[in-house]
Amino acid sequence: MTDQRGGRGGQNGPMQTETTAPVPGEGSCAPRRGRPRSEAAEQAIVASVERLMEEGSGLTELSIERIAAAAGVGKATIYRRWPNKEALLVDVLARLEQMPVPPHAGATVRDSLIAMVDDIRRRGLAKRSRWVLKTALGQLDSWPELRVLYKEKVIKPRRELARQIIRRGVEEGVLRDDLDVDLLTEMVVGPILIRTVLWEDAPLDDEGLAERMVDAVLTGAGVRPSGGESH
Amino acid sequence: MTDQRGGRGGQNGPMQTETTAPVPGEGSCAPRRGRPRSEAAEQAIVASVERLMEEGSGLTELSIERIAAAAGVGKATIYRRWPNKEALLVDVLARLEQMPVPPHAGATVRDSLIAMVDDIRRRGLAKRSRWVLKTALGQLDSWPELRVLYKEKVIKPRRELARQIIRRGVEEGVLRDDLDVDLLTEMVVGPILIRTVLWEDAPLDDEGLAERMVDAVLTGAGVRPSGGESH
DNA sequence: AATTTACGATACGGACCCGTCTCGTATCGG
DNA sequence: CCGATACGAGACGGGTCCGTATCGTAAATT
Repeated sequence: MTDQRGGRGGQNGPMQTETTAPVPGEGSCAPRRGRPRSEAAEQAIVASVERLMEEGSGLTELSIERIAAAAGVGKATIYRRWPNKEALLVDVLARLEQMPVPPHAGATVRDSLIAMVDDIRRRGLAKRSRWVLKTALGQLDSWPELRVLYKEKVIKPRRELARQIIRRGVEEGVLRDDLDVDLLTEMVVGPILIRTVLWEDAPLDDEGLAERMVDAVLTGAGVRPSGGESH
Repeated sequence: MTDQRGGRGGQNGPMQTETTAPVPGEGSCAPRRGRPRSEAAEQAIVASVERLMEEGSGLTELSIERIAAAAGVGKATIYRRWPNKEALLVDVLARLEQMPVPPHAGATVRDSLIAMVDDIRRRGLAKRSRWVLKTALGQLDSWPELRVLYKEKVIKPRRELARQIIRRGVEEGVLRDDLDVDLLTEMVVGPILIRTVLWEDAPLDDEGLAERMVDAVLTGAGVRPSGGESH
């Protein structure tokens, strides 16, 4: 059991590399002697992975051999930079989904919520993000390292951001204080995520969607005793 | 391109079988001559697939070879019933997720909504359903037949049920009529699905969760001008 | 009993893959 | 110029898998 992928997992091989990119602090240490690594090759590799993702390849289709071919690169050139397939994908995912966590943006809590929902909507329009999210949910389940990384790098900070905004809303008296913060978060984030992840045919290119969703959640789905306006 | 799985896709081979199960109308046609198919073997195969799913195997780990071994069955016994791996998994999924669409259940619209949300919650507790949902979202993307089947057999009827309930709610004046039916559906279903699919560590064993969620969505996340109760 | 079909096991060819290694060539420092 | 390292291409051994075929055996019909 725990057979997983077939990947060995250990740092064997040469691999004194640091991958050039992910450890920025290594910088000037040793301007090594021979021919330098080709920056172009590295970018071609990463770009090919991203392109293959966009084209809908499953996790299995993302083989080193395919990636190398797509990038016009020898397999050795990949293995010189990453110890194995897992590391490559983890790296690509990390830089793909690295949090540019949208700044709180809104002055109002409502504006912040709208900004957050709209960020999710816009991400849903990007095929790569969709791929990552859906694959992360599915196949990645049997791939602990990648799953943990994804949760740590993408889900958790976003969830934390959401909670902060919502906590602020509760403190300011804009959001109900008789509900769990988690429940409130789910109420706000749930609708757009459903549309993003689950119902692929649902339209996402509606600019005003986020605003309508947030307002609807704030106001409630039920009929209100007397009329109400939100802004 | 469109290489996909490696599966050939065509109905080659013997395959006069009808799989015994999925085409129920074939019944008594020919009480064939030799030794009859072992019902036990068939059940063992299906059970093994389900068990492997529950244990978290990815789509790739669900190989015919593994399934046969897990079921204590020869590969030929599988191929005598299903033409290929795809057909087997489609079949298992179909009978696993076949709609026992929970009857409308509630007299009130609110009760119906709660029943629906609670059904999702309970399904989220079943590992198999979780596997199917998450795998369907992820890896199944590059597997058209299975994806279509899943959408047709699971997602669509549930979505339709939700819309019916919600439409009834709008007609009865319980739900706002100034919102899209789809938006209302997402508001109701989104929160529980988020918790089911996305945040795996979130607890689902709270019996009153569905009720609280529905009420929260009905009442709204925002603070109401005057106090309000729903029931 | 003879025939027919299913059974579990397992061998097979073909395909893909991983990660290493070897080519011949290019590009760097010294 | 020379040693060192990188490059693309691809061979290689070892592995898993698919779907078929072949064992000897078991359970039905005729």
